[in-house]
Amino acid sequence: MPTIWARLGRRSTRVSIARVPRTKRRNPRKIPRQTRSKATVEAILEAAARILERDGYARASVNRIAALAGVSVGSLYQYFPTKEAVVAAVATKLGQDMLAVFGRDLAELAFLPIEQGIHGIVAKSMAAFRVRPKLRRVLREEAPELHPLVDARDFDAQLADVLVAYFEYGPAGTPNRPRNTRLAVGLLMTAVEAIADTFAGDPGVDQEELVRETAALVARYLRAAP
Amino acid sequence: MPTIWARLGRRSTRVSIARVPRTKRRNPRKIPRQTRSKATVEAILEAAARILERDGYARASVNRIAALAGVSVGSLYQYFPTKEAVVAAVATKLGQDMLAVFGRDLAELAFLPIEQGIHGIVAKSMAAFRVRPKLRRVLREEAPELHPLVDARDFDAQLADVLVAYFEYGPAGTPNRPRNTRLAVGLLMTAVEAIADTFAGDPGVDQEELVRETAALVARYLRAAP
Amino acid sequence: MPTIWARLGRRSTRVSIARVPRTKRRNPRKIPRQTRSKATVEAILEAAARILERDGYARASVNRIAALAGVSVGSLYQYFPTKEAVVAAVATKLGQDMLAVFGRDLAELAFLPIEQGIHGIVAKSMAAFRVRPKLRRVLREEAPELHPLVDARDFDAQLADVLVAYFEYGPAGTPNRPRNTRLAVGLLMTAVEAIADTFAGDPGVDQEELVRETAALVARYLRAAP
Amino acid sequence: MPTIWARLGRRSTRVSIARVPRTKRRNPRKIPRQTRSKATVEAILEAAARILERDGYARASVNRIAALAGVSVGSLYQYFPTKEAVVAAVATKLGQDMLAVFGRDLAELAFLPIEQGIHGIVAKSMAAFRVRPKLRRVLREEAPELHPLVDARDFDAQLADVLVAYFEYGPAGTPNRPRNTRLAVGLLMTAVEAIADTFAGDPGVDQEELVRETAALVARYLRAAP
DNA sequence: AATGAATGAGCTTTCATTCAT
DNA sequence: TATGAATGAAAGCTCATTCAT
Repeated sequence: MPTIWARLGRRSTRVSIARVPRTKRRNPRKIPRQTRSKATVEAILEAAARILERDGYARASVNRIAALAGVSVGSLYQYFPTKEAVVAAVATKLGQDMLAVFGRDLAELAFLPIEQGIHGIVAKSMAAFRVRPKLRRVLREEAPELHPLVDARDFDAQLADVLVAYFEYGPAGTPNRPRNTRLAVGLLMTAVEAIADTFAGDPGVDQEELVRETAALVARYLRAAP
Repeated sequence: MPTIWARLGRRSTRVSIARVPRTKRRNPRKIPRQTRSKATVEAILEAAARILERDGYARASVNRIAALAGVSVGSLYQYFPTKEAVVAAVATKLGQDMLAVFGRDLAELAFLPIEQGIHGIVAKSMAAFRVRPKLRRVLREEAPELHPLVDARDFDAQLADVLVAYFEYGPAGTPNRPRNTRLAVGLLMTAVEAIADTFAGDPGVDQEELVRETAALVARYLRAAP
Repeated sequence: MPTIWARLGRRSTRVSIARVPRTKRRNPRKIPRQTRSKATVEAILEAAARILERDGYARASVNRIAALAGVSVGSLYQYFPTKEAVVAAVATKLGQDMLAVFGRDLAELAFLPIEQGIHGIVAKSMAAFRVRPKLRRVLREEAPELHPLVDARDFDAQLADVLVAYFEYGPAGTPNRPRNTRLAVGLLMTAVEAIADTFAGDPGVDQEELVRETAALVARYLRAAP
Repeated sequence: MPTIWARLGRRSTRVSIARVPRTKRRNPRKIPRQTRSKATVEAILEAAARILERDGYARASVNRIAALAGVSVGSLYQYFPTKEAVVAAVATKLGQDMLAVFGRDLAELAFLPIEQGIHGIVAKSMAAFRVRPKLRRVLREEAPELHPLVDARDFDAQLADVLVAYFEYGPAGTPNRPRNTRLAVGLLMTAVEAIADTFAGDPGVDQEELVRETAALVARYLRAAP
């Protein structure tokens, strides 16, 4: 499942294992503690994000990133050991930003009837996918192995939990539990992510209707689950 | 809908219309007639495909492609004016291969009841997406503009027609027509492509069950459409 | 004196000595005797001339020349051992063409009064320099050592003879002989060539006036020579 | 009048006006402030000049220039965006050097009688043309479009003004004004440049006599002008 | 700590020349 | 003889990375 959303979820289902760098170091050389350092790092990440959006991975040069960030290459290399590390950090930050959007008030959904809960989750997904979509596309393409991403609890697991809870302890009228929960959740997440990726933010599409129909796709599948 | 699947569809419709190149030539410099030439071209395409799969677009160098193909760079450039053109040819070939798989006995589905028809289309999609999935992923990301393909009628539209026919003239028990047909078809195609892209060929997934559940996703959405 | 005109003249003052090629052969591999061969060679030379005019020396490729001539590279290399040899042959031909224009009815000038003789020579020079000026410029730049040029009698010598004859045996009113004949002739030839090169064929310049004034430049210099 | 001399003239007039680059950048990427940078740039320019002299434009490769300068290609490209830009800088520097020679004590000539003034200008021209003649020849041929130089008033025009002043307000014995001043000045400048180009510095030619005769050519043409 | 000049391997592309057919 | 596919050195240019200042 090579999409960002899926990765956001999947990856950390188990404990986040420290990655042994294969060829190149991928972790920041130093963790910036001082304020100035922090500002520098943030400037670099923002510059890198913009250049990635504008030029794509291949044409995003470290020198240009440094220049746009207003620092020298040397400084950049004091915080990031390689270009790859910069991109990885950008990806991590994007993941966090998306999660922040997705997770805001997520808990409230847990107490809604299933239909509304589904609608809420789909709506939040769409919202998360409206965060820097160009950047996400570039990262997905070019840097597929760069995703240590999130340390947060696995999204798959979270969502699965929610669904399982619905299936098992939900009120009357809760849909039937799918036979193969894992597959069902996988299908739905993949589908919703792809739909969000393709249509979220598309000005030619009524966004309310998009959410409604996508939620319908999910709900109907679950309701009939046998 | 800029997905591979959709593109595949468009492609299939009719005669390829001659395109005037915009900036760079994207068509083979010379059409190889002789046996030796043909073999060279095929070797180049296969080598390019493998290197793209292995290294991704940005890291796939023309010299390495030529070397793996067992020819000199010069030869490569006798058949393809740019690196882009090589990749475009690889993409075209992949599209043809996928279409060949997808289109085999497709017509037979037209006379089946809708449920079985949906099942058949989903099954064929999965089969098509099992053709060089890594290559497809690389091409989708890096080379979305490499698909000048066709101006002919859309696969979307074609499929929509089929569905509409089903909705309106189908036998009793035919699902209701969705309100916004275009959006519905878009959602379904996107979802199915993503699911196929993610799970087709995954040894950890029961492929029969995958097809069954995906078809269910589609069918249930349509059945309850109104 | 690196200009074409001067070279046309100078070079062959003494017997035309067979040049020993330094690094590369520069003489045709075979002298074409048969009609078809002759036609092929001519086609190649004309194609080369056009491509040189259009693209300059550096961008004039042997393959393009052969293509425009309607022959294969292989054939081209049967008549010319190197690209340089082709260009040399083009230069030779251009020299001959210019000489043909220059030399037409040249003898008639010998019996005119000096003023009219000078005018005639200047006029003929201008005419010669209107032959493929773009080609001449390209050749002068790029191929300065390529000029075996003409086998004809030295133009310097010819002109010097004429002038000397005027000075020594001319009618009354003939200008005085310059002290340093060799330098004087050199100055005049250089000046006239440069003027012709710069202004001949320039639509912004009245060509009759150009000839008149240039002839005046020459005549006045000679008249006051002592 | 696209000769070097004329261009030199235009150049000299005034302040260099900032140009918007058309297709390719032709100005140094960064103005070197530090000593090391300056030395690098100078080394590159000198190396480029020598290689241009030795090999001509087409055969002068950027890598060879860098190697001879003792720097890496990368360094070269830090100061010059293209090969063209390097050559343009070489040309500019040559122009400055020639102007420095030409302009030294030029003003003093203004108060001399015309004959001596002409002699002085011719002498200075010859001197200027003795600066790197081979380099100049290469640049004239290959790089005529490398001279965006200045839009300021023309050297032609300046010289014409001087001559006109002489003709109209000069002392008794001043030569007559030519009918077509512009053409006359054009002829003379072209002639003098070509003569200087051909004979200046030639060890087989008495340089004093050369200047004397060239000045005579000019003076006699002007004196008899009407 | 910060700078940015310097490096050089590597990229895409061209083209004179050869030689099997 | 004629062909044109194949060759591969060499070109202009980029960019991740280092290190003297």
